Amino acid sequence: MANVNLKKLAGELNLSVSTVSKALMNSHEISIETKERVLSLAKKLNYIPNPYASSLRRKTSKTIAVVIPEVADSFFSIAINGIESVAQDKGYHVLIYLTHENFLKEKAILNDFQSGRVDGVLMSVTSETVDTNHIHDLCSRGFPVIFFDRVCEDIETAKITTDDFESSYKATKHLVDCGCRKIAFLSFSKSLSISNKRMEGYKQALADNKIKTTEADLIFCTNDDAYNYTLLKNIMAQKKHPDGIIASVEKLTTTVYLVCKELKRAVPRDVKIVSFSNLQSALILNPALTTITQPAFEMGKAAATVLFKSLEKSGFNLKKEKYVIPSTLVVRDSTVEGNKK
Amino acid sequence: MANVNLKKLAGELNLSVSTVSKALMNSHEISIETKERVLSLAKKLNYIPNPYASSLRRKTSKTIAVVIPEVADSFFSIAINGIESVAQDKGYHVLIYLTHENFLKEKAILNDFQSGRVDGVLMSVTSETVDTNHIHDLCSRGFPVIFFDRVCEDIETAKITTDDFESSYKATKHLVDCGCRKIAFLSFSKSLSISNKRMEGYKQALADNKIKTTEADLIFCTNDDAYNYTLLKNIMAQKKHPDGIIASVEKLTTTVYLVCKELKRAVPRDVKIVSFSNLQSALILNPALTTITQPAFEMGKAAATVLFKSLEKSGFNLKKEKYVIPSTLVVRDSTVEGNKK
DNA sequence: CTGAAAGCGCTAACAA
DNA sequence: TTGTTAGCGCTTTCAG
Repeated sequence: MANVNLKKLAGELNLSVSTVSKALMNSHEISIETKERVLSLAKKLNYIPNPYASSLRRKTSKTIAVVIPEVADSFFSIAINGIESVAQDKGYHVLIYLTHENFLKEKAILNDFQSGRVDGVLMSVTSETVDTNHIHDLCSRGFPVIFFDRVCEDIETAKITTDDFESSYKATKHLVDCGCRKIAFLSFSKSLSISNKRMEGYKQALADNKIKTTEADLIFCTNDDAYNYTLLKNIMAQKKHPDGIIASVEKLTTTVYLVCKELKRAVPRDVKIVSFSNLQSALILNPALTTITQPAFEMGKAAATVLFKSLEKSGFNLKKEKYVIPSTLVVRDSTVEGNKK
Repeated sequence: MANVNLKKLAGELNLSVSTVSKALMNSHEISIETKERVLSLAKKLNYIPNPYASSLRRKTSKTIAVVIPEVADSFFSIAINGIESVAQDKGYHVLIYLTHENFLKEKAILNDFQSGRVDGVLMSVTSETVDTNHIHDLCSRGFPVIFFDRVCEDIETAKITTDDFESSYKATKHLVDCGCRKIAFLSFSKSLSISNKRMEGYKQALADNKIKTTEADLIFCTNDDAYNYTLLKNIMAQKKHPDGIIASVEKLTTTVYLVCKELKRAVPRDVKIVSFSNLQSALILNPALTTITQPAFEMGKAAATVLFKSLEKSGFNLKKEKYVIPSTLVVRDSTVEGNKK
């Protein structure tokens, strides 16, 4: 592909390859005039360095990896924007890998990083990830791993999260304040730390308000929309159905709404709904959805920023880098009828 | 990073580097036993080849690039899933680049591809792209460029699109059939071929139904939501406001809904709305949104598939690869009151 | 069937 | 200030 290389430039200029190389790196060893000659010819011939030769030599790739479960979810989409914006700024390239919530895929992907393909990774683990050896391996080799959103508690490294416990507490409290006394919590995974924190926030809020929690109010959904639909329908069809629902995962919102519609459960009168969601369309839903909005862009940006810091300073200690960026409860019609905004 | 390399393996096995290399590539030149010895040691030591050394030598990178305007849009998110699924299958890596609708960024990104960093690119151009020299340059060097969704008409290469003209025609016809006589068309760009095709479909449908088009019914929005909001508000505030709206871009939907809400224009009674959108939440909007749903996943998959075909067969002619995957009009409440589903 | 050697394009000691 | 040289780790002739 690339036709013009250092050798060619050197030939045309009657200089050595190394001189040209140094000139292009703006080394102080090289005279101004030589630099100018080199630069101008390089521009004229549209010289573009071969990144692989350079990576091979330098042992760094100017490339980072983003490993996430899915991208068809507004959180990760927005997070990617945050990541990419700082990567582009720093002149880094971004490889993207989707695990589709598959642990083995995650493992294979991370394993490949031992090759030196990337200088670091930003990741959100799959919902299946309990064994964390594959991540531990990387970390122990000094390879920078930054978790964002879905972290592994047992691995000591940089973590960018949102205040999952607190925001879930706040959401639950909000439902209680709105008069709910039987609040269901929709979850997706029993192992994900993020799910558990949200669940804990929910439980704590109920406890603090002297509301009894039943195990039956914890509803575990799956990746299968049809299954979730039936599950929720059965629950909402009961006489004593929940009067409040917290969907701890964005994609469950649609199902909840559809079930309520089918069963003619009026929202917010019969049941009030809050969702962890970054959907821009939340406010034009029927009814407008009360959300806990995560700082997706900021989290992506923060994760990338931490990574680049550690890449720039060799002694940088990732273990101390913990950022908790708060989510926002945005109250809309799905919990408070005729709510402004 | 990578500590164990060919040399190390060769040393341990008392073989030459080249023999080990061939064994790992499963060359027929190597005896079965040697292959087994090599393979087993490689596995034992967790040998992972250095991709950059290999790329440098082979002049291919097993990496492709995806260049798109944005990712916080359901179309591109889903398309990425399609692309990634086939790339992972083929053992390729995916670099992602966002142009943010910025032509100069697009140009810089593509220019870098002359370095051999990637073996091919799947792209959707920015809305600013009129000068196409940067793309032409790549193509003329035999570098595989595949367009999807937002294509450049003047460049002869593989193109994966949806039936923009026809689906827009269908949508417009649908509005006419619902009784609309003054239909506004919301567009985003005057230069994008995809926008123009959609606009042509709209115009043709109106013409075929003997409805006069006014230039005033073509509404050009921008990236600035606040601007779009005021623009639409002014239009919808008029006595003779449109009784039908086609949003040719997903992100305009929210604005349209909000304006109608604020002005108390009842949907679909006062005004009917259709949107080009892949939002999963369309059916729980207020009211449920009639959409033209693009085959985002399929388009991404098709684009990647074509690229890999051309990468696998050297004589493959990209110019002949044109795929048009149809979109679907899904009628919901925003055009037909009390519509099922 | 195996090995020696050259070289992909670049960087970085070290010399001059 | 510039040039010489030796690799980075891998693939690929070409010899043995």
